[in-house]
Amino acid sequence: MEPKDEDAEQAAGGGRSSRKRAAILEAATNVFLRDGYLGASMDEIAALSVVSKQTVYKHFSSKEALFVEIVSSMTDRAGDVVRDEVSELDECGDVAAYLEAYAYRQLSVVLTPRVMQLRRVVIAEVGRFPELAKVLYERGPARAMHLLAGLLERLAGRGLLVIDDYRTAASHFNWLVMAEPLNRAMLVGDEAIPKPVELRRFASEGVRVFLAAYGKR
Amino acid sequence: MEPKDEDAEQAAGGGRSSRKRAAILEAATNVFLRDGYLGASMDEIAALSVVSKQTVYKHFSSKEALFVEIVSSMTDRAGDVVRDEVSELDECGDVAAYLEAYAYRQLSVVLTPRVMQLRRVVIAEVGRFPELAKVLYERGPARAMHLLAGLLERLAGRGLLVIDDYRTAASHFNWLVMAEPLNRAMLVGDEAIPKPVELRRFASEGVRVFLAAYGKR
DNA sequence: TCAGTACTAGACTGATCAGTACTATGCTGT
DNA sequence: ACAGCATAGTACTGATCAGTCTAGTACTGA
Repeated sequence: MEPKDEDAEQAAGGGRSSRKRAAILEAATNVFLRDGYLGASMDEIAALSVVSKQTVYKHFSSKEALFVEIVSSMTDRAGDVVRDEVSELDECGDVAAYLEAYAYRQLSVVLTPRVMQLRRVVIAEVGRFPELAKVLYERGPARAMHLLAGLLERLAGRGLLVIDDYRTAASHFNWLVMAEPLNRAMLVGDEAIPKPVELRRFASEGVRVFLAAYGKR
Repeated sequence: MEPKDEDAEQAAGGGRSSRKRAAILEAATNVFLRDGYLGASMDEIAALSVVSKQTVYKHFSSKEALFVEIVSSMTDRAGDVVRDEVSELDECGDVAAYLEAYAYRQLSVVLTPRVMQLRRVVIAEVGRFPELAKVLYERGPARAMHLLAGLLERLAGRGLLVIDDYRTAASHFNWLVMAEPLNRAMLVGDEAIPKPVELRRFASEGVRVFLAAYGKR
């Protein structure tokens, strides 16, 4: 009989092998995010997965491979969330309200302990895994700003904004809104992640300044 | 005889002990910045210092202590550079030119391989050395924005700017100018550090948007 | 039911590393 | 020139860790 119901017990369906693999990925994610690449121990990952070390190496050829796998998949997932969130917003008449909603969603996605810790771990390994960090940049900030540039272009096309360089404008918007809380939390720690009401403020203040420069005159 | 000329040979004057200490600090700085805290080896630091391991431990009680010493002193030095650079600017009539010069100096100080690598290493160790990261934030971005807020307040007092919250305005200025190149270079690597002419562009574009929101109407 | 595969448990290798111990040697101030 | 301290050199401890090996055990699919 095909396995149909056992995926209700664990996140991943499939056979025993898939379940083990999923357990390893989950445990490894926690350990790598907590301890970084060098600080993480394969023994601990195996123990937390409730899996033998041999099984870990059956699924992932090395510590490096496991790390790359985890960072890549987290990066993709986070990037997709941003994209999906964006398409849910409807572009009604009020540009300021629209941009504020956009900004708030971005902040909500990025200013999360997991995402912050992922950023820290990847930044830590820029020297060891340069490609990984580049991918995170591409799928993260770069992708978000690319989407944003398209969005701004549409708004400008409807005469709601006045922009000559969409990429610069997207960057200005993005960082007006996110840079302060992001950079603070990166260094001060996750307890410095603002509460939702504060995120609203960052969003509205950022949008205010953005519209002063790029709004319809 | 008092040692008077031998500090021309090495950075630090004083006796043999001081020279050894300085050599250790220099080598350790390079190694920690290159390999991070966990990746750095005390044996290599001793070898590069041309010093015995015992001597390293005579001067610094542990790897932790050495790391803290190095990060702290680098942080202080970089922070002081920012402050000194600021006071050199004269506040002539042209606000835009003045702010652009300010922005450019900030960019020039921060977008440096050493400073970027320091940021990466400290961010990597937020979990292990939370205080160190907080200190870097205080002496770095927070200090710069505090200075900037005072500067903006003076300009506003002379009727050249219209600002209600100086700290928010300082943050907006700071990140409009620095966030894009800083965040990109953090992830993409030091080869993404912009050339001076590009830094000028970041400065002028940032100032343009800033003045649109906070300039005299 | 049975064959083949995945998994377990734990020992093991080889290497690295922080920190210490110890002896011999150089330097420095007086 | 001499006493005293800093340093060199090097070996050592104890611990950790990535990755392998082996032999036995559970699971799965036909």
